[in-house]
Amino acid sequence: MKRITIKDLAQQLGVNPSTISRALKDHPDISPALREQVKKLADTLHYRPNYMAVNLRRRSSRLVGLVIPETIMFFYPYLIKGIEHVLHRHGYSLIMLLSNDALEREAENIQICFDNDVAGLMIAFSRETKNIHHLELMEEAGTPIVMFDKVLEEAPYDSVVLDDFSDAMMAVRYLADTGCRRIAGIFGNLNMRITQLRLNGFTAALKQYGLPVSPDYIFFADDPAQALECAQLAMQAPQPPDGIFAMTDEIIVGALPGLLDSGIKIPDACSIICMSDGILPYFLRPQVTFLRHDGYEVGRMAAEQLCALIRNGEHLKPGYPGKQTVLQTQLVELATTRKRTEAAGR
Amino acid sequence: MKRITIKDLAQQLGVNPSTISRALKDHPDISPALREQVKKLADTLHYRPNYMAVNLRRRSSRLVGLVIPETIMFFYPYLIKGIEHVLHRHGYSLIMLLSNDALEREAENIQICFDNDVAGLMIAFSRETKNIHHLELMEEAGTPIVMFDKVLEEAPYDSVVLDDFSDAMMAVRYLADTGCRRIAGIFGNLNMRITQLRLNGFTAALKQYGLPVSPDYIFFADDPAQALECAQLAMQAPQPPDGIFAMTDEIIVGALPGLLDSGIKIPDACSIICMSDGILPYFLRPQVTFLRHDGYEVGRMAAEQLCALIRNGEHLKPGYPGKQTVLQTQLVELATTRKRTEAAGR
DNA sequence: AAGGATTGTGCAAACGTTTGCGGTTGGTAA
DNA sequence: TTACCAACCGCAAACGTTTGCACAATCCTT
Repeated sequence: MKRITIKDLAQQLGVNPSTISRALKDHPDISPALREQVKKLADTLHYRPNYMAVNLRRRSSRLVGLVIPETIMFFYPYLIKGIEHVLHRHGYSLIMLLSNDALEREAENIQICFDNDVAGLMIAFSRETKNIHHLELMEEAGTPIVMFDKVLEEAPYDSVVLDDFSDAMMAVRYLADTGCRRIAGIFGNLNMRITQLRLNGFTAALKQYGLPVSPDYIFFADDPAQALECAQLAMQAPQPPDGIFAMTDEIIVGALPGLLDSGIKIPDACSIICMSDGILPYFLRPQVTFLRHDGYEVGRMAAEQLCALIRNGEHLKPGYPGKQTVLQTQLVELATTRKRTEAAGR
Repeated sequence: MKRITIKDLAQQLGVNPSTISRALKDHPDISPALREQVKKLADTLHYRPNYMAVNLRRRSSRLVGLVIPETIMFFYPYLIKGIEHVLHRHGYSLIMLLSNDALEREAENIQICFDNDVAGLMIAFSRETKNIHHLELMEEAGTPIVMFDKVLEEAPYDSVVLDDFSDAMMAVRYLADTGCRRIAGIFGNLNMRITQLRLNGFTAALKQYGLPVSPDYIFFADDPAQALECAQLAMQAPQPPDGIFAMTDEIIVGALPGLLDSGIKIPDACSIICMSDGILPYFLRPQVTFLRHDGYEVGRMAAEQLCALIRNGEHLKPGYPGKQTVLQTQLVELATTRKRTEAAGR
């Protein structure tokens, strides 16, 4: 069945295609009577504008490019959902490209976005990405860009990130307020930016509370298995910690069995808090309190900002610095996590 | 900076745009010499074809629509990854639409795919979807469709699904082979198709092994909390089961703590097996053996089939019945899951 | 009643590609 | 020489929309 076009409508009503076009978008030049007539016919014939033709004229589509390194970490599925939700409300659709943490693939994906005349680009950079040369074509095209999660500080784009430094501080504060005095931290690979930020927040908070900052209480683990060892090691110390901060889902997954194996009573002998990208803590036993990094919220905000840029074109001003948004983390306190010995701190 | 077009190339070389177009796609009418010249110039000027113009002519884009109910269940992130991987290899990009398990939204999304002239459609139906009326426009457009995961049996499209019936059987067989004789099953809501299929597989296997099929050993739970109760209930029976089959991630998450609370030794006193959509079992303690539903594989296969259809147009033949693909499940046996009392069955 | 402003519509070009057809070369065979 | 054929390339229309401009008809001025 032939798709019905503006020309068809024009022919049926005996008017010019341009008139149909204008009528459909409530152009004041067209008389209200004709306008109604056109719309009614368009409706009954199920007319749908041909996006390709529109895009060709407009040099811009109703698509938004999303370039991320992964889909499978807990964070991203929520992120996608948040983005899709907002975009759909604004009449945009999402084209999803995966970079697999490879710069080359990322550049390729950006090229694809360019080729599809996306109205905007959302990107979380790959591990290999150190600069924004491969974004040049987007800039030249005047396409607004927003970064999130994995961002490049120096890039002059809008960004939505989480505050790893203060989040780690918040975690320590929670433990301290619960009465913990010897707080250990298990961190990921120190090469990662988030590790450094969280570590800094961790030690800063300890200092603020006048608690000891000892290398004996700071561990690094690249995976759950190593985290398990760290936990055991920590508990074998002459003065085992009475509070533990686990930096990520991966860490807590490994550390928790390690603690259980050590026969430590949780949370009576040792409080635990971790940072999580999703729902994993809900599934752990014993349950632990955690700071939830809400991917949905990040996606929502980032998409909202992108839509704003598309609308107002602020990013086109020369020297536009990009607007940073830092998201607050939410503390989720599950039933069995708080130490019985009541808060002594503060 | 102005985007460079075929016309620009034509002007620079003093030839007609049509010649450029042909040269670029190795049309035999164009002399090899000119062909090379054109390509070199295109390269140095970074010429990129305008997709919108191409699509307008071709009435088809290099986009594939993906319509799914959710992103956050374990299954989908892997699925997306698998799809994206294959599609990228074939030169297609993914446009992602979420239906949130709502029929209306699903129809809307299909409309969007239509409007974007997608080359193909991949869909997992919403819970509300009972028929395929809203896919009519796709059919009329001759767009190939493949369903996966949540499919409609009667729809004449290609499909990729998992075999819930035999998977459940496989699970029971595993338990029986491990020496279990009183096998209980905890299932989800009986209204769901997969519940019925898995339940049928479960009982069929029990019969096959000559094991008792008793309502006392069959439980239904809508969420983890109910699963926990079921587990406790099962273990309080005069003859508690020595093997338990948990139908889903949700079930096992609830059931496992319930079993631990009952003081049952796992796996010595009771073996456990579950079906999982992802990586959750890796995070559970004690670890359980599970049948892994590999979303990546489903996505990969589905995308591969779609690409095949796009290429060969088989779906256009009147009466094309659709090609069903049933994926085998993979048994993942983690360290601590097998009952010590060695296999007696078979 | 004539002039000007206003309102409503049509014309045609343009966006960048693709493609059927026709036309121009040069060469070969009759 | 003429006729024909192959090899190369240009012309122009088409895909469906949008939009600046021209134009006709109607209205309100004075």
